[in-house]
Amino acid sequence: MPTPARTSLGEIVQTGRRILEAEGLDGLTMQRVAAEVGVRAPSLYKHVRDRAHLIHLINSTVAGELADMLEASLGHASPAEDLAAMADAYRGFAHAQPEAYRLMFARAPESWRVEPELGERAAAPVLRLAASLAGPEHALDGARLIAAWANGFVSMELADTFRLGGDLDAAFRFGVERLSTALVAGHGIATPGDGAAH
Amino acid sequence: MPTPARTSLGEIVQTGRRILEAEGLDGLTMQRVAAEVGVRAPSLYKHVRDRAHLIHLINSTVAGELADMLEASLGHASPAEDLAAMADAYRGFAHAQPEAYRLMFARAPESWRVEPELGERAAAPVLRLAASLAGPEHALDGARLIAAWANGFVSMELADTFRLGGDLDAAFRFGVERLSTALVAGHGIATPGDGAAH
DNA sequence: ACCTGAACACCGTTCAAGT
DNA sequence: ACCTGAACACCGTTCAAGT
Repeated sequence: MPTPARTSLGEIVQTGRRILEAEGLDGLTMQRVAAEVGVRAPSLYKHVRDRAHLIHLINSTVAGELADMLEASLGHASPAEDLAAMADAYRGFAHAQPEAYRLMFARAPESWRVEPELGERAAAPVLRLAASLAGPEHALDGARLIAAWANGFVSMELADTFRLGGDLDAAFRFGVERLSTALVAGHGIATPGDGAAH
Repeated sequence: MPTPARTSLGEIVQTGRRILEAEGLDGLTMQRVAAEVGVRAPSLYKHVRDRAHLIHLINSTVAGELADMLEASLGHASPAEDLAAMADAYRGFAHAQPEAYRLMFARAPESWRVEPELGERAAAPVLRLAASLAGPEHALDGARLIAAWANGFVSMELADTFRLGGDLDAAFRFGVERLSTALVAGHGIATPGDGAAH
């Protein structure tokens, strides 16, 4: 006799995300998720192919929210302000859910990965911003400079790799400001010794 | 009757490192290391406290080599050349042993961590370089800008997060050049709008 | 003094059997 | 049609017993 499902994919993903954030990736076991959802571990496989699939779904949820947030951070009076706003939004996002952020950029088996379109959606606002800062011909390189710095800074911060004291907020602002000038140099304003100026 | 040890800490760490690089962190099991070293898993615990300790020892070995390499990359005619050389050395190091590199900066239980002094030894050349580029008063912020960018770039590259095509080597050079100018701006050369210049 | 098999407490995953 | 216990193949780790 058919019995109604006692849980759902949505509940499983949401619960998985909460466990991930509270206990870290190692704490995200199928048994833990099952228990929290009121079911035994084997039942999860009715909704999810395997643990890798669950992780993939969590990653996709988080990446979607990140893309939304990056998009929303644009639209200020100047590109420099957009950069500052986007950087702050990015950092805040990572701080609000450090485990999920880490997971998104971690050593990732293919099966954990987010769909390429989702990655492109998150990349788009960064590309747009980089183009307005450094000119369209440097949009991709510029976006990679911004993304590498922001991701590296936040990752090292979360991993507690910055161990020499000092003010991390100030270091972050320093980065934003110098990147701003670095990207704008060569775009309109000619700088001594910058061969790429035009 | 006392029997001679059939393996050694050195052999265990070296073997562990080889397995890590070949099979990834998940492949680095105590059983695998034991088998490769010609012993059963429980015997490893004569030399190593637990798996976390083995990982810590591998991390320390790698971090030591990285520190050596960063130190050796300095000493060119100009700070800009030093930055380019150090960045290339860093990236080459990561490419030569991607799994070990990832592990060093990964979500790390306290017990995996490298000793603070080792981290400081690796940081020292970067600080020295940043001071010569941006002036001593911006050494720490500058070093963090460089380190965040380099680590972010290499991590994203290794994680295959740069998925929009283009030339990654060129993107890396772009980063080096723009960071160079960004750090030097405000140091000696006054730049319009840079209030920190003196 | 080192090494081992056996055991324990965990995993993820499969599957036949219940309802 | 969903859920379950039991089972399988793995882990890391401990420990008493071998040599």
